[in-house]
Amino acid sequence: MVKITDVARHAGVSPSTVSYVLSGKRSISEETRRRVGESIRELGYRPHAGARALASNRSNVLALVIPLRSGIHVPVVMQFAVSVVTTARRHDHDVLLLTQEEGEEGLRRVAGSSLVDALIVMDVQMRDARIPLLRTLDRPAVLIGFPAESAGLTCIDLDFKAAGEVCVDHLADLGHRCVGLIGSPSEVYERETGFAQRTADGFMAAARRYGLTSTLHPCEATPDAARAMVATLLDEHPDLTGVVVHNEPIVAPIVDAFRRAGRRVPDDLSVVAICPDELAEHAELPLTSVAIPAEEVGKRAVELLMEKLDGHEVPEATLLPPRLTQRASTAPHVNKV
Amino acid sequence: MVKITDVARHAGVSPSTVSYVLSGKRSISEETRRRVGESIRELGYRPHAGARALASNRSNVLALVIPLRSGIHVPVVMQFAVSVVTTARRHDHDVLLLTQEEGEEGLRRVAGSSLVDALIVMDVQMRDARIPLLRTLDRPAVLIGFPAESAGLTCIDLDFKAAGEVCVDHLADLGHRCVGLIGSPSEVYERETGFAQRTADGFMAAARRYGLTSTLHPCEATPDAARAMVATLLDEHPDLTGVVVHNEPIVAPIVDAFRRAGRRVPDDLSVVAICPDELAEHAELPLTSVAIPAEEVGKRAVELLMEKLDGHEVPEATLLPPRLTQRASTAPHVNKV
DNA sequence: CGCAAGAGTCGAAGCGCTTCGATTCTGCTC
DNA sequence: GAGCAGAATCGAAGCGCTTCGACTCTTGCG
Repeated sequence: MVKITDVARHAGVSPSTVSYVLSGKRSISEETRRRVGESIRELGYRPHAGARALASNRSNVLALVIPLRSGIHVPVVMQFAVSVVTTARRHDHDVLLLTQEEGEEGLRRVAGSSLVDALIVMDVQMRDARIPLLRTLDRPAVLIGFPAESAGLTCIDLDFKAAGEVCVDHLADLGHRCVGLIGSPSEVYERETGFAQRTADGFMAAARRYGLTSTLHPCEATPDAARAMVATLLDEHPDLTGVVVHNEPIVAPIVDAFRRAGRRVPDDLSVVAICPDELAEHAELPLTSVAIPAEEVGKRAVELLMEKLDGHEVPEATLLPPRLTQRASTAPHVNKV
Repeated sequence: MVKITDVARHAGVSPSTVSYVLSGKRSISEETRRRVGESIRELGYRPHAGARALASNRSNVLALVIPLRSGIHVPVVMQFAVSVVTTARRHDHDVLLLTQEEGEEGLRRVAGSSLVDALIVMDVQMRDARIPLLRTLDRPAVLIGFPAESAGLTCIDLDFKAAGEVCVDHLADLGHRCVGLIGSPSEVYERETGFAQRTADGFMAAARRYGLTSTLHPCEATPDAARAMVATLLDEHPDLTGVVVHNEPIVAPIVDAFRRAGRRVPDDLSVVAICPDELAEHAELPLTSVAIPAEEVGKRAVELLMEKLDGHEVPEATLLPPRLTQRASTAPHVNKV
């Protein structure tokens, strides 16, 4: 193994000079920088990560905790993880993957052993057992999602409340007067995962503001449940003409079920989805949708963490504004004769 | 920060004794072990990962390289990654996440800097640029998938050739005489990702053995492409009664398209999918399928790596036998009058 | 012309752990 | 009772790096 002393000897300087060339923490003459750089390349030198971590008290590794549970959409998690890794690399950091399953002890372990410098925690719940722990850790963290008590923590997410509102804005603009939200499985609400509740809040508030008739239904993420939900909905609200779907896996089945029930989309019924853009774009009928900006969230989360690691202050809450893209699943409401 | 000397002082022993208690590499009296254990708990001691890595030349971290490209099914990758993390933890290791994108330089970096002890590389292609590199690294690796030249490497995967055969066995047993394989997008074949080709080989070989009429079609992973494919297939092979689908995202669209084309499944046409079990189980019509054992592959990959890290010999090739589960999408072929 | 400030470099200490003898003590064997 | 094996423990070296203080030269300035 090539070590820093080998490089130093080869370049005719001291080890500390090599270190300073690498870190840029002290000024080095152009000439020395060049010679050292050449030696590094020639010898194929790579600093030993452990030694570096020990001496500098920085591992240059971030922990990413991903959720495993039902009711969350896997491709979104993946997209997010990839974005985190990519952005972290751009800041010269690597990413250690932890699963939700490891729980609090996992966080304690990687932080306590100085394996990681900072943490990103996904799928935060309203009363998340990890929150008090994170407050005690000496390492910065960024949460994806907002717990009930977020003061003192750094959180980021799509502004789901605004997303719910934007959907209603759009439907109301188109003249719809009776709208429904088909949401996540009820277990997601029960464990109080904030985002589902917040979407619903925004949806209801906006509907009230416009004076619309509105209805709210959790739904399991299976085609069968989707079909049943559509039947119930049409039965209970015969004059329903606008639907918001916030449940990725069943977006397509829902649309399909409405059609089979004799509702043309968008002629008789408008549908807005809250889901990743690709899903909306590649559906059989391209869907008007509010995007889940997984990539943006991942990138911003890492950037926030880097700021904190640099000792800078960052905003406690970052809410990304929703972006609604109109496609072929929504149309103006025309009163039947 | 609590360090080993603190624990040693607290327990009234030397630091080396604490170390040996932790590693078990030398015998320690019951009494000492107990006292040290208590001090560790009381002080909340966690060994510093970097210091440990430096002194022991082991980081207890594995690298996992995940693919990003089109044509691979995200949930399978995720399932696999989770299985790797879970199994690694069981062996007291953590997992560093790398993306394909980082390429060879990424592997070189994490191995060269001793950030990781070993590597798991997913989505290996027939002539993969990373193979020669892996051979030169001083760290053990396990590949998911088989490159063209696998001698000297440790590879593991589902036995896709056998999977292709098993599907044909099943259809032939049911009396089908004309069968088709709907495969991955042609780009997957073009970049010579082994698994697609091997499934096709197994399929064709078995069909030949049974004397069946057979046909082979790559297909893009979009519903539109699926529909078009079905039309082509029925046009070119009017007497087709058995289909194998090896392309996760369009399993459902394919079945749907056959139905719309007037073929009842399984009455007129039997369909076997090669896909994760959940996908097959939760389809509208539960599908007869050969499972992609992502979890098993992940677990085995880590176990192989652990063996190698312990200096043990392991088999170069591990081919997991396919498991076909009959569900509702296949039925005996009945000759029409 | 003298001195302060800054650029450029070096040496040595130290980060927290593991590991390799060395040492002591017990219990056997011949 | 000498000699030896093994159990239990300690001390010290060293893993490869960063960083701090000290040192030497230049420069610029009053």
